[in-house]
This record gives sequence, structure tokens and C-alpha cells, in this order.
Amino acid sequence: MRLTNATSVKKSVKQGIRAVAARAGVSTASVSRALNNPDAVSPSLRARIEQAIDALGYIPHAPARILSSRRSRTLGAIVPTIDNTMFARGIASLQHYLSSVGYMLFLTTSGYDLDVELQQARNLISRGVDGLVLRGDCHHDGLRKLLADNAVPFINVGIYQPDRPYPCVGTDNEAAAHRAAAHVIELGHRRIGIVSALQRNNDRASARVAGFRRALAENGLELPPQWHVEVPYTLDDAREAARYLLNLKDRPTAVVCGNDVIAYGVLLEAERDGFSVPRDLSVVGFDDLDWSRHLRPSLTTIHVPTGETWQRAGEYLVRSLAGEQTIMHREVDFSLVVRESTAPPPKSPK
Amino acid sequence: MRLTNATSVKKSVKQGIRAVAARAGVSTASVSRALNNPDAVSPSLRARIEQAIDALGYIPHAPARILSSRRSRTLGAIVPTIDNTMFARGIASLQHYLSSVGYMLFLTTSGYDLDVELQQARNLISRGVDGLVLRGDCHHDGLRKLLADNAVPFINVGIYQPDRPYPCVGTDNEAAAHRAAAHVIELGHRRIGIVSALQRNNDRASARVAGFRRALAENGLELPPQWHVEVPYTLDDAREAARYLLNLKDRPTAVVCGNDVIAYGVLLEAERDGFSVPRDLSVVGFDDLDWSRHLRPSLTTIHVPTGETWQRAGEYLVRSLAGEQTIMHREVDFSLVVRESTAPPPKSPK
DNA sequence: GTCTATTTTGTAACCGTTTTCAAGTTGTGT
DNA sequence: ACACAACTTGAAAACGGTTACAAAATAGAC
Repeated sequence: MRLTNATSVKKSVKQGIRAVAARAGVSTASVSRALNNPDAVSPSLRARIEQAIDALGYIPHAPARILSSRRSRTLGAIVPTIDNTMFARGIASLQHYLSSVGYMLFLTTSGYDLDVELQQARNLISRGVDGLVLRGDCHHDGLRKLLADNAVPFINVGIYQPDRPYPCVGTDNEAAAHRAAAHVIELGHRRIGIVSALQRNNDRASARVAGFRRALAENGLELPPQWHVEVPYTLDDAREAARYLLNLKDRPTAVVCGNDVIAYGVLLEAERDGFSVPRDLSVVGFDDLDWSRHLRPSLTTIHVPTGETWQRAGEYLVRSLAGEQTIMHREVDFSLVVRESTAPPPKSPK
Repeated sequence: MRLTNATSVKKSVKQGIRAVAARAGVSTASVSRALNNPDAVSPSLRARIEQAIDALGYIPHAPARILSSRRSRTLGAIVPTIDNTMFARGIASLQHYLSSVGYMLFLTTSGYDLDVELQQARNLISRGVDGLVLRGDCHHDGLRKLLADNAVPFINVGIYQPDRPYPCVGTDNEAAAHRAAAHVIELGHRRIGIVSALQRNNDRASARVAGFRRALAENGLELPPQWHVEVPYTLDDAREAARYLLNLKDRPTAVVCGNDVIAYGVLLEAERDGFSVPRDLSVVGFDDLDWSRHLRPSLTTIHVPTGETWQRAGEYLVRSLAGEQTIMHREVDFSLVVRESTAPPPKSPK
């Protein structure tokens, strides 16, 4: 056995697409075509190639494919946290949709930190994502520049801002919050408190607060500073805030909340302090989580179709990438769900 | 202006690492080294290169890097669903750890479908992941073969099976369930029902059922078929199951549940049907979700450190990939958390 | 100052695909 | 039978990095 011989043999068939090509007796170009555009290759060749493919258990190497074709069929998503039912829902829905159209998803979390978000974006772009799904429109300036410089398509999800030059899809949180507050006002409440989520780097939370406030202002209602509390996304913090509000000398008869978790905390604390909801206190949530209708009393809240929202975000990007014309600003409807936790205020609000 | 001239100019500097090299007046090899192994390049060169890098806003192209280095610093994870707090927690924790060591995560969901899981695995391998995190050890035979054929490191998370040849990290669900059932038995219960999650393709659910059953058997207790119900992971289904159990002529005095969501459903339905927990009925959950201690009555349950579990899974793979020796089977401790939902059975069990 | 050992740098061949371009094949209308 | 269009196929050059290897520079020992 000659070395020259061995060398030439070793070199002839290694692995990957060339091995398939060799086995099927065709060129790599044909194998590639059979894989990406089956109609462009004759049935006989296609059959030979397919047979070679699963005889060899061939799995195409995506990075090589991406390198050569400059398309990854991968989207990136950056969410503040996955540890929030609404985001988990949205991501699940987005991912389900993407996999149905042959795309993959790179998911990262920023923890509401703009610098981290920028870093993640850089990472994702380096990974070759075709587009980016971002939560809201509260971003680092560098992020906008980065996206522009690299011509990366993106969409802001979970907000609706038709006046901005960036694409977005989501519900109008300000309007929805306005609706929630209007509901208790219509019931006759005049003394309304707010327990919101932390507004820092969170345009969704801010928009909701703005909506609450606008409704109060439009109806000539005061909002004493001590009636507005901001809390992190945990039951304990919500309870603490509720305890504070309910123990004020001069306390509200209704509380509108930035989300359902907060509302649940308020409900729990109200019960513990001997208040009856909705007799002594009305409570409105926001998001309509699964268990909200199971609570006692069941929670009046704003229903937001998260799954649909995130799926549409995916659709927008996939369509844009396919060169189709799509709507830049898409509004997703919310709805007020009236349940047991709201009622007219007590006659003598002691 | 000559075309030949233009052509040669165009060819000299295009983009990517070669553009950086050109601008810094060094070779691409040096740029690569400065990026991956800074100590291997002299300080002066490094400075020139770094300056060129951010002058050009250069972002390395990961697919090219993966192609040429055969390492992606990316792990894949396949979970049944992300729409389950426990998994969301775990993934969040895993991802946080991975990003702290410079790895990325590809996340996909299988919906408890073994074929889908196999397909996802194929997809992830094609993507060039360095390793795979799988939920449990209930997989398609083809998946094991696939992993072996492609020499892809993996770990089963959320279970503890020291006798199996595959690496795993998690709590011993069977033992934990046994502990939960033992708790109500110790309280004096003799009539114990089970509401479990669907066992199909879910070894975690099965292990828990097995643990419950073993505890009953060891104490000579019967489990009439109608006292064991399986339900999907929703409050509605759990409530329905509870309604059925509680309306049996001959009903249990205690119910052990496959997870906290189910337990919550049982609690709700018991209250609705006029049973007082724990006076008339004891309820035990499993998982110890955030809100479980806030419920009224607060829920006795098994605490499982999910975050830690998934992080350890990541650690295992990262270490293995770094060539370090690591423990194949790692057990993560559970603990029984006794709260208000369990008590001795009523004297005259009507 | 010379010689050797060590470190720093550059050259160029790969990694596994896609895709352009040209060549070969088949089909159609006259 | 011929010219021409439409379709299949293959050869080879990218894509943007890494890395083995060689060459050059530097340091250390005498």
C-alpha cells in the first residue's frame, strides 16, 4: 500500500455534502439544490441523492450554510425576563410560529438593563440572526445605531406607537389602562389608588400609569402622591404596597394595578386586613393571567392577547425578510373583563 | 479611471476580519489571535488591532468562526413547554449561567411529543450546538442513536437515575413523592387520593405517581382506581378532577397532587363545594411555586430547587466540553414544606 | 558578537455550504 | 433537419473566520 494512494483516497471522500455527492455520483451543487430547491433537480437525481442522504445520516451544517448564503433563517429575541408569565407566553407563541415556517429563535434576557440589551443584540447579530424581536421601544441609543449600521430588521413588540418610525405590534397600553380606570370611575369611585410596576426602563409600565392618570385627570380626580406606589413583580412586594395603602388614614376605595400579580397581592392583603372585596375595595388587574378568573373574588382585569401579539411580530419579520410589504404599526386589541373584584364604592367610605 | 484598477482595489479590502487586518496593518491571523487569545499577541499590536476593530465597528461572524473552529459555544435545550413556571424558571437559570460563561442557548419546545423532540434535536445538531440539555430520560430511540452517532454530549435534567449510563441531574421525584404521601400518612390519613399530571411521555409525572403508590403500599393502604385521576396542567382540569373525587360516595380524606397547579385547583374546588381545608380534606402539592405560600390555606408541598438543577446541567456540559472530569449523576435535594393545607383527618370521616 | 531557544507574526490551507457561470441536454417550431 | 429556447448539471469561486506551519524577531547564555 502506497502512501500516495492512501492520501488520494482519504482526500476523495471525507464527509458532509461532498460525501453525499460522491455516494450519489453527482456534484455538490446538485445535492445542495436537491436540499434547498428540490424542483430544480430531476426526479431521478433527487431520488439518488435522497437515498444517499439517509444512507449516510447526513445532517447539513447550518453554520456553513449561513456563511455561504448570508441567511440564517434565525431570529433573535431579547426580553427583560422569561420569568414572567406574559413573556413566557409570548415567547412560546413566537417560537411555535417560527418553527412552523422553518425558522429558529435565539432567546436572550436583559433583566431590564439597557446595556445588557445592547450587548445581547451585538451577540445575536454576530450570531447571524436575520432579524430581531425587541420588547418595547425603550432601548440604548447604541442599539438603534447598531441595528441601522448592520441593516438588521427588527420590531418592537408589546407597544403600539403609530407615530414612531420603527415597526411595532402590540396593544395600546395607555388606552387600555385608561379603560381600566374609567371602569371604576363609571362605577362611582372618586378615590382611586394606583399600584404600578416599576417604570424604569419599562415603557409598558409607564404607558399604563399614564393611562390611569389621564382617566383620573379627565374626570377631575386628584391623585395624592401617597396613593401611587411602584412595586417589583412579586407577590410579597405587592402585598406590602397594599398594606401601606389600606392603612392610610385617608385611603382609596378602588385600586387599579399595573398587572395581575400585583392585583392578586392587593386582594390577598385586603382579605388579611379584613377588607371585603369588592364591598370595601374594588381592585382591577391587567393582563388576565390564567388563574385570574379562578380567584375569589375573580379578578376584573384587562385582557391582552399576548400570544397573538408575539406571533404577529414574528410574521412581520418573516414577511419582511421574504420581501413582502407589511404593516409597520399594528395594533392588537385589548378588552376589559369585568368580574367580581369591582363594584360601586361603599356609601359611607369610612 | 480604469476598470482593472477599480477591480484590484475592490478586491484588496472588503470587510470582516481582513478589513480589520488591513487597517491595523497586520495579518488576519493576528487579529484572530487578538480576539481569541489576547495574550498570544504583543501589547502594541493588540492596541493597534483593538483600535481598528472599533473604528470599523467590527463584529465577528459567529457562523464563520464555528465553521472553521468546530466549536460554537452554544448549547441546545429541548423542553416540553415553556408555558410551565418550573420550566421557565429552569431555562431562565440555565441561560443566565450560560451567558455568564460566554455560551449561548438555543431553546426549543417539543410539547411532550417524542418525534418532535427528535426533530428538534436534529435541528439543533445541524445548528452546530456543542451539547444538548434534555428534559428527563423519556426519549425517542432515534434520539439516543443520533446523539451517539454525532458524538453530541448531553444531559437529562429533572430526574435522578444513578443506575442509567447517561448523565443526569435532578431530584429523585419518586423519593420526594414518597415523602409527600408519607407526610399525610403520618398525620393519620388512611384514605388517600392521587391527582397526577399526565404520565404519558413524562417520566417526572410517572416517578411521582410511583412514589405516591409505594408509600401507600408500604403502609398497607388501598388505592381504589377511582381515587387516582390524571389531568393536564391547567386549573380547569384540576378542578374538574377534584369535583369528581369530592363527590364520590366513598371519598378520600387527603389528596396528594402531581404539582402545585393541580393542588391549587383542588383547593379551589374544595372550597367551592363547601369543604374546609385542612379540616375536611388535606391537600399536598409538588414544586412549591411562588404563590403557594400565599394561598389560603397556604399549601403544603415539596420544594424543588429548579434553578439550581438547570444551572448544574449547564455546568456539567460546559465542564465536560472543557475536558474536565465531572459527576455524571447528580442528585439535587428536595424538601417537604409543611404549611396549612394538611392536618390529621376528621374523626368521623363521613 | 555568535549561537540557540523562545516568542511573535505572517502565509495560506482549510471548515462545509451556496451560487455563478458555462456546458451539456432536451424540447419546440419551422 | 436546424436554430433556438428552456432546463439540468457540474466546476470552482466565494462566504469569514481559524490554525498549522514557517519565517522573523527577540532574548538569553556564553
